[in-house]
Amino acid sequence: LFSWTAVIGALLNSGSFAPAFGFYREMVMSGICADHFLYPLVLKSCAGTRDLRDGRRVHADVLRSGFCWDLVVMNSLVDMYAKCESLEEAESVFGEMTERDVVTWTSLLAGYVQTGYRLEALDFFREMLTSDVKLSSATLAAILPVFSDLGSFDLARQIHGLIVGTGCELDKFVASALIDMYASCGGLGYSRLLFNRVKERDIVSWNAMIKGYAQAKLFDEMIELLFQMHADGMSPN
RNA sequence: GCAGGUAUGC
Repeated sequence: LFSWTAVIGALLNSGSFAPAFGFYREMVMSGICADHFLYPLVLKSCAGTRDLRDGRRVHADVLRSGFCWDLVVMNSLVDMYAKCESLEEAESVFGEMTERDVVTWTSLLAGYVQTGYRLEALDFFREMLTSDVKLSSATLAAILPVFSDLGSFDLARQIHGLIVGTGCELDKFVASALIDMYASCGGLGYSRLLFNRVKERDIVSWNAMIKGYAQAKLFDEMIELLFQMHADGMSPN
């Protein structure tokens, strides 16, 4: 079982979701049962391939093998259903869970956002604020694209204020989402100020800033940034 | 950085 887990984990790390699931099938056919460490990996492979049928089969396997007590396994189920755009099933698992953490909430939140249910996402985010889960940088990075879509500078200022209070403002995931949000809400200057303050810039923060200048047709600034990116040892993708 | 497992940004 350790060997199967190692192989499936390695495949997932290289993004090979379908082959990873293939190994799980072989493992099951050879009569070995998964444990609570393997199920999250298998569910991640279903989420990666967006294969709802396989995901439901694994869900049944989880129930049969009695690993519902494990929070990580349950979180992986919520994430799998959310990524497969079966939000009803994701909600149903979420609703039946007796224990939830910030990952549980963020998985479902991200599901609403990625499926385009913005209002549900905002409602759910408000619910999160009144619950006693502590928001993580992943939670914030997940909800911010909704504010990019809304395009309201006032709302952008408000959510930014909330984020400053969490201390996650300069997290690279949150920061690049904020840069994109301001660029989409008519606050490109705020994007740049934030960009300048981010220490660990990665390819995504650069792209967010470059995209902002491109959309505003500020091509001189954009080109300058491309050169600066090169000088910092990053190459455009 | 990793220490067999889950969520997040252009």
